[in-house]
Amino acid sequence: MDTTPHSAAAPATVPPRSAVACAECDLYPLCLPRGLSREQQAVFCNCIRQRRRLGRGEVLYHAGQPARSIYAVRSGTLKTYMLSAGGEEIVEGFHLPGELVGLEALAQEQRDDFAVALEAVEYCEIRVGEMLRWLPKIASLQRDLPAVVARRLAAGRRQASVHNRLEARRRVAAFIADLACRSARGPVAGGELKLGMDRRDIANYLGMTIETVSRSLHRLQNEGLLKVHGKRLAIPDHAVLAELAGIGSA
Amino acid sequence: MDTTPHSAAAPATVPPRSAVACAECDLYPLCLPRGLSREQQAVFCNCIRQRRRLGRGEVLYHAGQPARSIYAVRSGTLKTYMLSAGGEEIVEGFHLPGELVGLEALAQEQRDDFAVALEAVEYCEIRVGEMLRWLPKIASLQRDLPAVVARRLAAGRRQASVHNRLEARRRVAAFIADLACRSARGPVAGGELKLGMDRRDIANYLGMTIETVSRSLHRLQNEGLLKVHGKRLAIPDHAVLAELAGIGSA
DNA sequence: AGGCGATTTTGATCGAGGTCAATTTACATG
DNA sequence: CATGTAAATTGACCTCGATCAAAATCGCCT
Repeated sequence: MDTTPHSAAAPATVPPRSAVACAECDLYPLCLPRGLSREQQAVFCNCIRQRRRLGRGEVLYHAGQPARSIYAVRSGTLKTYMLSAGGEEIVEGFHLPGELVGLEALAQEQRDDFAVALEAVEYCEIRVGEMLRWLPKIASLQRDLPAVVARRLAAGRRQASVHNRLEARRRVAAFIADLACRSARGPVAGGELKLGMDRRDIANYLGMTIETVSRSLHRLQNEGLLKVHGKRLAIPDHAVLAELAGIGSA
Repeated sequence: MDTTPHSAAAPATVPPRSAVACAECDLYPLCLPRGLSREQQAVFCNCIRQRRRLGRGEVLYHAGQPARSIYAVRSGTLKTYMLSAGGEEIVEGFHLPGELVGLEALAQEQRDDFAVALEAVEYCEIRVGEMLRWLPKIASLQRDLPAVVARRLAAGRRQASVHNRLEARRRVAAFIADLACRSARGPVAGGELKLGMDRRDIANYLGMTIETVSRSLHRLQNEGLLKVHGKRLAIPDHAVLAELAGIGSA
């Protein structure tokens, strides 16, 4: 049942199995800026707090709190959301292992959103202040930091353009396909996918109601594109699902 | 009628009136990194091509083209859009004086979207390659560059969360209010606003049809929130409009 | 195992907005 | 000034998804 890639017999200094290896993390260029001497690496690590943990439902940060860090998910799932004027949750996104959360800390003094763990989460924390202090010393970081943020920006655009103007069923399909791609480092063979979030979260993310989410999943199942058992999904053919969502080959 | 701040008696070397002063530009921290000696400024300007122009309908860049520059609008309006699988325009945004376009160049080799001028446009071009070469020399730029990108990221999030889950009329109201805030450096006294884009562009931006845009504008006019004369709008009370859009005081 | 609360599913109804179509307005051109 | 074309408005109709309500299922706790 262990789906972790190449995890056997890690040296003692390297953190144990589970979670995502640093090399596969979005944060890689930040955590381990290239061209760093061994001593530099050691010092740079001062601005990283590794292997912190959250239990299900625990908050990583909340609106109003000073925004001093960027976080990298190593295992588990985070949800970030804002509150609308009416107090409704507007889910910004779900954040899987290898992904970054809280990049706004680079631009804002205070958080304007919330981040909570949907399940047990392991993460690294990078304190922005410290990192910025190191910036003048590390040329690769100077280039990678803007690039990382810009990549999120581009991804966000694509995402947003899809979310609007897609009929509910396709929107759900796109969501599942996207999630499958991002989790477990690409679509898993069997197509097994365990959702960390409940229907309400999905609805608040996609901008529709839980009923419509449920019905959409049901329809996708009837069409043979999906097997739904609560939060446990199976994706027979990932390509077909992606194509329905318009992420296919044109 | 001259609303440009502190513009009197500029030295001969400074570009003339019209357009946005550098100090009000999003790009300010990039164009004129702080703590630069006069000579450094001169050299840094090598990566900036100033005061370029586009006529109405001309393209700044298009998908597939190498992404080597970031652009700052100085006057006029740019539209950026992607093409959906079906060949439909998906408008990402409208870009007014003082705003940046094409930040994705920091992360991607190629453009995946299009940028065209909706009217005569004056802009500056920053060649990313050159800028990155200067990065190690300019500490302030090292900090400002990620911050600028992150600010856009945060703004995009807020935007997206509003765009979904708002009824058509409010969505249009939000669009107009936003545009009014951004243009002419904040809501102008009389509330006069000249739209650079046509109804189709607005529809493709907001994810609805031109008919619904038209009807929404009409309704907003009936309710006294707007005066519509083609592309010429008048906003009697900007606060009321913003409140309807949910950007009000809670 | 049993039972309770929360989540999810399913059903019935209604309305906002999409679609199709016709009309009017704006604008460029001879 | 007339005219032709594209943009914008207006109207009629219909569909998809929201809403309200009820039933079923899951997960958790003792």
